[in-house]
Amino acid sequence: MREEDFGICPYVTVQKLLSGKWTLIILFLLAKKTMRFSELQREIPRLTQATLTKQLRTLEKDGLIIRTVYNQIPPKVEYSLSDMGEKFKPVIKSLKDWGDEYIMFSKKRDCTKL
Amino acid sequence: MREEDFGICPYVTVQKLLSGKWTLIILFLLAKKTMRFSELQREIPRLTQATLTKQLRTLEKDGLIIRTVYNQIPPKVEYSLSDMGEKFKPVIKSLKDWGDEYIMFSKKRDCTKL
DNA sequence: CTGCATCCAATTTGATACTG
DNA sequence: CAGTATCAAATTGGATGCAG
Repeated sequence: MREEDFGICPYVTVQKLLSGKWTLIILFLLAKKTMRFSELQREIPRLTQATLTKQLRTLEKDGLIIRTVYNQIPPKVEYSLSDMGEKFKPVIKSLKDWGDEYIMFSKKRDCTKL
Repeated sequence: MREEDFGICPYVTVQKLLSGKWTLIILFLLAKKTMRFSELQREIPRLTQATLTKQLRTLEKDGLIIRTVYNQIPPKVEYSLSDMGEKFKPVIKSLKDWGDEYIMFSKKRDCTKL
């Protein structure tokens, strides 16, 4: 891998896109259905408002999700996957399958859990 | 998603395992072939020795790679994928495919590059 | 309901020098 | 060759308070 490859290396790109601590979970939830801000908050209780907002802005800027604002009182905002986000669905699936395998594998290794 | 799900959620698990800035590239390189420390360094010139060491230690601790030490002078250490690392190969493939699509997509969006 | 601004803490990475 | 140790820099996430 040469210096000039970094701008076009898919692994570097993916690493940057998915680097957020909650990125994967947010994409996974939105892959199931379009959700409002408050729904996402309820689904991920350990994530604060401020942080959720930041991560959603990043995902929007990166073109992975769509933010739809309904001009009404009280405000309503919906988040959904963009086209690129939709194309991410198979990746989510393979990540989940591997993650599940890893969890089983870890439990086998970690005898304190048996 | 409830509080107690976090310990067994595959997405949280995967996020933690892949959170290192160079993790994906290292796994990708080792998926192609077993490599020595210095080879990895050459392949990723922007990564310093100290950081490479840390990331390799983390990957080893997480059970994704195997570190083999040859007791000789000068020292020789080889890194290769573990069984779990081998199982990660299809994920690497799907991440790469999506990353490549994303790069093409971005170039279409970013008119300054045309 | 949604979310911004600010400040702070924690974590991660990088630079540099040194070693068996 | 393959590290370790130390310190600085950068990035990130979290807490809190305020607002349209």
